[in-house]
Amino acid sequence: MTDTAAPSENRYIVPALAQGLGILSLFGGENRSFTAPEIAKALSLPRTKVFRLLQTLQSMDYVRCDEDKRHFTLGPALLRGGFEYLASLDMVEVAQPILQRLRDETGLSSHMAIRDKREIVYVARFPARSTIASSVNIGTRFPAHATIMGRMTIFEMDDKELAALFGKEPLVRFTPQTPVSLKALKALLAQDRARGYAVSQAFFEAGVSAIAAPVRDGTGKVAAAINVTAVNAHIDEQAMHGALKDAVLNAASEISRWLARKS
Amino acid sequence: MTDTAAPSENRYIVPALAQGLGILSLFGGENRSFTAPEIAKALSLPRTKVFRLLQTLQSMDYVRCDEDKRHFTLGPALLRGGFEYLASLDMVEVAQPILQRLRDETGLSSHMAIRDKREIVYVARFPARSTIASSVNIGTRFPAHATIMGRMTIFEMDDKELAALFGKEPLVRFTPQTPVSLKALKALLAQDRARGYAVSQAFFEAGVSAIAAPVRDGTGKVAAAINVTAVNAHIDEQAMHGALKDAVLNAASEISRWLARKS
DNA sequence: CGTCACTGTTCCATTAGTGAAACGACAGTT
DNA sequence: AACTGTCGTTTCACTAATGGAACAGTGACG
Repeated sequence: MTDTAAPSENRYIVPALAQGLGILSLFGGENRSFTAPEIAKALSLPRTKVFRLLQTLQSMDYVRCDEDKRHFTLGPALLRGGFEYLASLDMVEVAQPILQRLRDETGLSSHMAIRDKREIVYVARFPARSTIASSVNIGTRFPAHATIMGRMTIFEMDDKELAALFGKEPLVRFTPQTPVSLKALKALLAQDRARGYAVSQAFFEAGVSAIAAPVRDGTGKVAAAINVTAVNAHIDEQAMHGALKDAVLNAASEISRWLARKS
Repeated sequence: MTDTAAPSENRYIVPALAQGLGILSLFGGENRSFTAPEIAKALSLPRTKVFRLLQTLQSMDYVRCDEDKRHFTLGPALLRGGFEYLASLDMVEVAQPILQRLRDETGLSSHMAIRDKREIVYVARFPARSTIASSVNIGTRFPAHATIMGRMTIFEMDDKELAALFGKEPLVRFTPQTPVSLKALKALLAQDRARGYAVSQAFFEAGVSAIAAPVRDGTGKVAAAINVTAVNAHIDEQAMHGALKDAVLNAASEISRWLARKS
């Protein structure tokens, strides 16, 4: 599911570090615990090295092992990095009140996400008051090509960058509308670029509509995306491209302006 | 502030991995960005190795570098680990509704924390509705010796374990009531053990009262702690050792029972 | 405008981390 | 019980990661 740790074709890579981090990124989703041999097979590393890497990770509390001494799970040291990173993101702090206002104005759930390789990660959210709270928690990851927020984070990339990101592995289909070829994705991105925002037509999840807009940092580069989401039944096409679109775009550019002021 | 990456006296440690993770744990609090030489000095590593470690971390998006190519900040890959870890904690899922009920019953903010070395980390919380929301966010870290939740997570340790944890570095004082010697801490722990819960007398933050109780996993080992907090003015000594104590203890044992059922 | 200190990057001999083989321990199978 | 497979752990020869020295590029300072 998640991207396997790609060692990447860099000249100055420290294998031990890359492999150790590779172990950590094995965990995720349903995979909550591994044995040493399982890890060795998954990463095709020698048994003995996995043993030493695990010893190192364990001694620093990045992983823990059960009483049976065989199964390893993630450890609390990971929270150090993860939350320090969230706290370091100025944009989350800046966006918080604006997202809240967007939620209150539209009555819909508002979210903010950043891109990590081929995925987007939710970093802030305000669930709609009325309906059932959106099940999207902070930290949730979705494929970038299949979500409009994802497309917002890549819609100013040139062909070379896009090829580097999506050229290797095929684009996974989630709904009939999901773009599965680089050409189809580029067509959508061109449309997004022209509009400056995007409206979801169930590219990722059927029955869920959304409007997303890009957030730019001080240099003008797209740094994140925000959106509002609703179930299809509760929203009409007119409003999406009208007042709702304006609300999202305004919120996005307001966040961008605050970010520019910071740098 | 945060514990520097302790290589620990293990026989099978992979330095490159430990040092790379050491770089990541340099970040935190006010330290949002570092240059390569700064890192080299902080960890007393050769310039050339820091360079390669950073290249590796960067290629995997654990760190990013600014446009000036000099300053490094944390990267989005860290969210992978951090949130996968939170999601892997069954106890958070189990505790959520019980903490919410505890908050509603008592009218106070309820929290849950786990221990990471000498610190506790907040992993769940329900802020009080009435008063100003508690400023303690998920991921927040406090010293274990100076908080009653911290003491709950260590109050069944024997002398050897305590010495290993707290013997090296001195205990920092936060208020006049904070235990600053191992002896003083042990006295408090003995008291905690006798009672089975703890009441804060401003050990960490002046003006804030709290009641904490331990949560045990399937094996009976203390795995976490929960508490409720309030400002002193809003609470009287009687209630703290009476009904309030019972509510917290009941919630804690309820969570423990659910955890036992899982294993 | 040269000097100096400091940076990011590269090279290369040397050492330190590595992987295959091997050990004892355990569990399942015949 | 002996056999087979797999596990965690240890050892050791040898390969690969390492750290010092050296390079070029930057900005500071007199």
